[in-house]
Amino acid sequence: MPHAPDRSFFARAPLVVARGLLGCVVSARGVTVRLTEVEAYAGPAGPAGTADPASHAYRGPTPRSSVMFGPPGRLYVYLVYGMHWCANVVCGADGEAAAVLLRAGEVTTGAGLARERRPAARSLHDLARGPAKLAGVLALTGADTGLDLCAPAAEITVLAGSPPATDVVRSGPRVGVSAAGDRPWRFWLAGEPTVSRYRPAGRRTAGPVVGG
DNA sequence: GATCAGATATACT
DNA sequence: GTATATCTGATCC
Repeated sequence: MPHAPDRSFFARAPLVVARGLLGCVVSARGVTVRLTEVEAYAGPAGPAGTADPASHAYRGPTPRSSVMFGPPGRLYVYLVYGMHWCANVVCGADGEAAAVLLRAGEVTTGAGLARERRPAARSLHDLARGPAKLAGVLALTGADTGLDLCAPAAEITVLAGSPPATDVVRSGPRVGVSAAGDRPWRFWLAGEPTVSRYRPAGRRTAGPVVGG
């Protein structure tokens, strides 16, 4: 049984942290989720050409992304498409600005509460099948950005679960990422019904009305 | 399954 | 001022 993720766990490279998070459980506000799908985002530093253009940290710190440039083990929750919250955990060295997006998981406890938070879910497996759904069942919002998961009495915690067998860990391109979409930095557990359906970055808007 | 509408913070010009 | 966004839910096959 591996020890629970602590500061040194999150201080490692995003790809390592991402793989290590599979099978871990996240508990927040009465709901516990076992992670089945995550994605890694690299920081802007590194050899030329290796920076991650898909990361919010790519162009350096901004008011939104500044927490990524701080110490690892903290939450970065941001609003996407004007309506959905997505939760990341800052990882890598202090200042490296890498992160891991929590994409999907299986609700293991607090399913009733999770259903209240996500009435649109059509099955138990759908409760946290997707990054905004996962953030939803855990009731995470931008107000939780900066929260330290490694604090002694953290309101939100990450603990090691039963580690997945290595042969069920899969990797592939990230979802909804147009830049560097070819990097196989998405990790998931094969056979888990809670893993979100892969959808390449594609049409984002309907565009303006043409003609008339 | 495939396609489309949705609502706003954020970052860039 | 304008374009974009680490997506979801509803609807139509």
